[in-house]
Amino acid sequence: MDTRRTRGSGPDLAAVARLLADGTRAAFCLALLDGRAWTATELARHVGVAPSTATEHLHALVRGDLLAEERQGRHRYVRLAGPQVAELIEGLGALAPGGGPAPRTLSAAGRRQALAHARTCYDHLAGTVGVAITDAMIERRLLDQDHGLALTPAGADWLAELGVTVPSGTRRPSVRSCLDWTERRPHLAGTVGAALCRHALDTGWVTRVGTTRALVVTGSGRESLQRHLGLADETLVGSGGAAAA
Amino acid sequence: MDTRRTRGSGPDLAAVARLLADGTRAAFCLALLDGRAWTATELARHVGVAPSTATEHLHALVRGDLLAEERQGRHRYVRLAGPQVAELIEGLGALAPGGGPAPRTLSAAGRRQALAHARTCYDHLAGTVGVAITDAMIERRLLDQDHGLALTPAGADWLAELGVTVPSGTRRPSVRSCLDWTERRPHLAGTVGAALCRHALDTGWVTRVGTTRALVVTGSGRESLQRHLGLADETLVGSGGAAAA
DNA sequence: GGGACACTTCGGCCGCCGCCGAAGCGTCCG
DNA sequence: CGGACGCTTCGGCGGCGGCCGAAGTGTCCC
Repeated sequence: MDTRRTRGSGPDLAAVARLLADGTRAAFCLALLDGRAWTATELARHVGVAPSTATEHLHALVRGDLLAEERQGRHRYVRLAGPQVAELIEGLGALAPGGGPAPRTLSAAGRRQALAHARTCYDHLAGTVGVAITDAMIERRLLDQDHGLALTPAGADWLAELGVTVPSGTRRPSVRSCLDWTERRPHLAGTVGAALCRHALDTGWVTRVGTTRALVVTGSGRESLQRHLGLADETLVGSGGAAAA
Repeated sequence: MDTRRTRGSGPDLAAVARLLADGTRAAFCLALLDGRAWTATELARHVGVAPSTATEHLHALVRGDLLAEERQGRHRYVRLAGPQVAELIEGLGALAPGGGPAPRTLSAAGRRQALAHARTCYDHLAGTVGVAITDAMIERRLLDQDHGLALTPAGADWLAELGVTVPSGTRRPSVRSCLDWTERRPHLAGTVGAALCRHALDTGWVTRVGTTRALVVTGSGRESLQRHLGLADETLVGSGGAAAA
């Protein structure tokens, strides 16, 4: 744990990594991957630590620019500081062990199943459904993956027809592949993935389950995804009941 | 430091992050970002710890799949386990504080200057020269950045003319933007960046400085980069002498 | 075979950091 | 205005983990 001596040149990797090196802080970040703002107590209860402990951790994460905070009355809302942070966390998750099976408790298993089916991953869609959408887009030549993922001209047209507008001129990649830690397969991220997710929520293709990151595909969503991408109903319907909040 | 209780679902972010959360291990990884294999003692001397300490750290990093090792005789060579790891480290570096100025010692300043001018960043080119190449490619419409970076058809032709072959069909993005921690600006990474870097080394456009990641542009390199990309001589010649190994 | 050298294992020391509970603000609401 | 509630600060405890040096193992080379 040596930060005293600054080791020559270069950025202080360890400082950032140390923020994520704690189970509690990592759990906070994982929860915040849903892209929304949580209050301090919500997070504390979510991971099972005392409020005082949560406060300290959140302080550290905010100081380290991983989280942004916003104070409203007696609440303190925190969210991920930006897409860069979300990508970092996903990148870490992709290399991490234990993304695989083996949940401990029954309720954890249910939660896991709901998440595995469909969820938001920061600002885009993930889980079985997210991967299925990505696969279908590739199959229909809306996306191209000769090396790396890219939007084809047909894909751009398709998005326009849906009425999905993708912000342009940003630094952020339009199409990025994000490794799914339940499916262990890549799904669509980047500005296109974000725009598509927003569209899906706005038009009611999917809705959130309680306060979690989990999503369910609505009736109209099933119909639309069937029509636009030819997705089968089986993949769109979660195999279990919705789980505890 | 709580790994006992597995916090619900999801990958164990903290396990990976903890590997990079130590100054010594982080320094190892930063050094290995040159994409080459180092021996254990080289690394130990590089960051100033006892060999026994280095051994333990390397063990942890290998066990955690961040490094790959290869044993040759009485040497143990380690290198980054893959591009994913390199990207993770770069991503961490981009968010880290202190990537900016303020070197402590004189020799560190010289080393820093050499690195700032031109260096390898895992398997592609970085530093002033790397950024200049990227900028020139964008200006000449070989790369397009309406949102995110992409190779244009003209860019593909240009590479073919140079005799640069880019491996296809990999998962890795062909073009990726990598944030430069000296320039604080993006430069070309991904399979195209790697292929171009390999070409530059193979054809002698650039050569390594001693055993560091630093590079110098050779005479023929200057001539080629001038002809193919219109780069000015000033940007290609380092402003300081080559520094200590 | 013997000596140099790269690496490893082990034991012991020390400091950091995460945890909690108690107590202290500030905000909201009746 | 008082009580509930969200958040914060502080002190104290405990354990993890990084550091080193000394001693051991394997490899190379003379």
